[in-house]
Amino acid sequence: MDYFFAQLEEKRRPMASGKIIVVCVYSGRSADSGVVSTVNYAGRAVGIHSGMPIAFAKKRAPPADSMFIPVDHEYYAQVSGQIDAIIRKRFRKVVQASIDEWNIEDEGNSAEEPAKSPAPAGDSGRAAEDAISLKKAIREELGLACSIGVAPSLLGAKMASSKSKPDGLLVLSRAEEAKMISGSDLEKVPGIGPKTAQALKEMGASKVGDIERLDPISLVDVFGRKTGAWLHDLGRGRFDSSLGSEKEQDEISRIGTLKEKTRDPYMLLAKLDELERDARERLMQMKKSYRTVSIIFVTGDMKSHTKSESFRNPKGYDADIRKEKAALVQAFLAENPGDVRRIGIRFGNFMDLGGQTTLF
DNA sequence: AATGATACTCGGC
DNA sequence: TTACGGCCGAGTATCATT
Repeated sequence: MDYFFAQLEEKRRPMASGKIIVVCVYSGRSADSGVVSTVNYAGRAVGIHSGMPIAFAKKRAPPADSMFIPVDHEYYAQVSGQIDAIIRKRFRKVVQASIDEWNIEDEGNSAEEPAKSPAPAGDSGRAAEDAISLKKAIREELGLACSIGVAPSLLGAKMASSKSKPDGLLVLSRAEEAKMISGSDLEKVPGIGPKTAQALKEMGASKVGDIERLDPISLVDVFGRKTGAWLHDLGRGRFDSSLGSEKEQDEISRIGTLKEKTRDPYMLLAKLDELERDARERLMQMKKSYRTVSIIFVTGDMKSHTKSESFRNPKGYDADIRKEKAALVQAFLAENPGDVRRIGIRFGNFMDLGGQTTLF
């Protein structure tokens, strides 16, 4: 979806038409503290982008022409579900990749006609038609704009979609896909962020194709076995073309910003309780029990730290872990001198609840 | 020494 | 001049067990 959160806010507020829409995560520390989640294209045109401090964005947006709106995740998730339903009505192999992104394998088999034999691989004509029709359905049923990339591999399709934004469609042949990827800037590849791009530049690559000339041993040395091998393959034009499968979530966390920096254990534990209630609700919905609990601390210098403990037996959403939490907070404070700015809790190492739980 | 579990950091989105 | 969220999984270091 294009600028998803901002597009939805734009759409449900008639007043917003033509304005800069900035969807914000307010931290509550002070009136404007927090960061930009998503911004529409009018805002991008004046240099506002995701992750930017709200105060910074305000300097670039004339008040009369802009709206700063707090995120409403629940609403976005609801619309996301509607989009998901539209997509699954038309395709069999679908993986929802995030709240606003779907990966589809289009073999030429739509859900209504599963008996039809698959189109030959590389039948991009058929896929292009299916993409146009999907865009139209999302536009007509929900009034929303999206962009679709069609290519032989998932990576190529993702990048084609990004390139075609907004409200775009880009269809690539195998040769076009290879050319686009090898000539692409490093940070445009999903999975390569600023850190990885910077490190690759220091090793002498500026485009994806340049990675081919880097020594695989150094790649593994700098990025580790898995990422190093992935980069090496990427540089040589080899990348996974399959869709993969939907994977289960294996952690649930909630983190929040404290009104004021502190190292008072009571303040920290009070904030933790609030976050924990939310996280536990989620555990209950998802019918998960956990074996590991972690406390996340972000200190004044924005560095993050964690303390965690695993239990021998899984705990349900209603288990009492006050003692463990207090001990983890205590242990952190004993090791770290500074103030805590943000704190969070994370449950992981899940086991499904329900079904057989009684053997031991 | 090999294998598995746990604790923790990094960094992508 | 500064300003700064909330997730999650991947990856690695370290510890425990065999």
